[in-house]
Amino acid sequence: MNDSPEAGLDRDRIQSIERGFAVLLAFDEESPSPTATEVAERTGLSRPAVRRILLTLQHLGYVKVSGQRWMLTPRVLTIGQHFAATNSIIEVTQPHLLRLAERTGESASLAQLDGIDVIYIARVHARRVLSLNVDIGTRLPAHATAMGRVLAAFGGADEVDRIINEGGLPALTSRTVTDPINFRDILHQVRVDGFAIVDGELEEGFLSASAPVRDAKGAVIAAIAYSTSRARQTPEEVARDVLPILREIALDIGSDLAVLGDRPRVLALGARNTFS
Amino acid sequence: MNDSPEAGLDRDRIQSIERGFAVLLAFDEESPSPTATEVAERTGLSRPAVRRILLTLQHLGYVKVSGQRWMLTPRVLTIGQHFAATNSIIEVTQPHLLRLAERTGESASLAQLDGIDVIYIARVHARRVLSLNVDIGTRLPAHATAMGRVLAAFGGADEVDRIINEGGLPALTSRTVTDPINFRDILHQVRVDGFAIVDGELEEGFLSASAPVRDAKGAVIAAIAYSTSRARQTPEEVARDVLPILREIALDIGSDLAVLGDRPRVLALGARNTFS
DNA sequence: TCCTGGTGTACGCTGTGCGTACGATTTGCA
DNA sequence: TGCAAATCGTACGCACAGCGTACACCAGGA
Repeated sequence: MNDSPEAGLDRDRIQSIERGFAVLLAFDEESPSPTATEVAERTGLSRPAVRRILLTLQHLGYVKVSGQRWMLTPRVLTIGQHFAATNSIIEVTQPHLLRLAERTGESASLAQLDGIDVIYIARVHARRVLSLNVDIGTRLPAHATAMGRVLAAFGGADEVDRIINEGGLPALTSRTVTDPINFRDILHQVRVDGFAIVDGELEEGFLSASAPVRDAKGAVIAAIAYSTSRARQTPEEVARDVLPILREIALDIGSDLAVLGDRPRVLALGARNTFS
Repeated sequence: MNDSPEAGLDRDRIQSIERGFAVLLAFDEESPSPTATEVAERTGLSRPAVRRILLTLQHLGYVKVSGQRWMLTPRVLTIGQHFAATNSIIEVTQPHLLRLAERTGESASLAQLDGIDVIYIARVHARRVLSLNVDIGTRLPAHATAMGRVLAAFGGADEVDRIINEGGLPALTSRTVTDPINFRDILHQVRVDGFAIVDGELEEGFLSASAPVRDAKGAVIAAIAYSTSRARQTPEEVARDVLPILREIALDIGSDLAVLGDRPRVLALGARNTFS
């Protein structure tokens, strides 16, 4: 009965693992501490299956029970640590982001592309208060962010197609560019300019500039960004005052990466015990 | 043959899920981009099994291949987001930590206990530069940190036992308290005082003070901390100048939590699109 | 008192996921 | 240039891991 061309999708995929993550991700703001039955409903799995998975995750330390209600434990945060530990770019970039934030007095970020989103992988907040939670691990739609456009412009054509077709360029404000042709033109311009500035297309009043970070081979592996409020600066001011700094710092990061190379990893170990 | 008391360890645990996480965590600083064979060696799994697991994780978007080498993707960072999204304490605490950091000019942190470690779940860095990567998700041994002692002191007896027996109170500097009896005395004092100050027991020259955060029912659910350098302040100065502020802020957080209650969750949704 | 909605668990069948085994490919060395 | 060693991917058949059905139980509310 698996004769249909679509069926039999990959015999090389392990159902239980996919189920495990489905359960783990069933914990969200809509259901922060669900019962096993609730998890079963949300995931579409049978209750005994969910129970087995929750017990497994509990044994691994990622969830705990309190009465009938299950909760994530802080241990899930450590999974992300492995990403940081395996990407020298984060370590390398941190001081440069700090420098950027200090010279400008605004927020500085580092991000990579993930499907149709960008994900922040490092960030230094503006001292200017009330940052609020655009923090490491946060996803934002690539098409309406300066970093997303830089990463798309210098990434593969398939990634651009995915953003257009899969994502569909939804309007997030009245200013969001939603026309594919227009969008491709913009990306072309980004490729020519070597930077992107986005003004209020993600959120009204939010202004951001981004430049690509290149590895030793010249491949774009991330983007850095400067973010501010339209109330404080115009795009023209950003282009004039901030862009040179931003591009310089992007190049500096590239140089540092080239020095490090993919060479035998030096001890990044002590980092765990290094304090301010 | 499952008659032996030890054997038959839980039929309610799913092997594949445990294997999946084992593979995911096989990516670390010692092996940032391993081949499938390397992963097999590190995890003790067969190569085809590892291959299936990697393909599964790739399909989920958590790893990618480049040639023969596998790497984590930034998507693993989003797993941690679910923890933040399901714990109102983080959201509630952030502004208070900021206030603490601004009033003192040093770093402020929020942590919870995980086994024998504390895990940072929120943090505001000192503007004083070069913080360096004691960041969200970082684990530190509970027995030698102010936050760990607060959480142990106000936690269950089993947690204290675990820290002593499982962890073994290893000396991290010459000052670390390693004697169980001495350690229990200190915890007792913390319980009496309602705070902990640790001076150079985790790392030479590192000085930290911590106070418990209580929920509406009075249960200690986290700890906040103030961290500085011994070069800048003595423990006595911290006790005199900072401790009152720290305890006040811990109480403020508790009040905010009580207000929120476990009541029907209000929208925390917009947070995703809120900027500085 | 029943009813609702949660829980744990026994159990037998199925098909998932296992590892062995093999062929293809690449790399280093003679 | 050719052989050997060490990768890789993958086919395949078997075993048992994990599945869901079914049932018992328990707490709270009507």
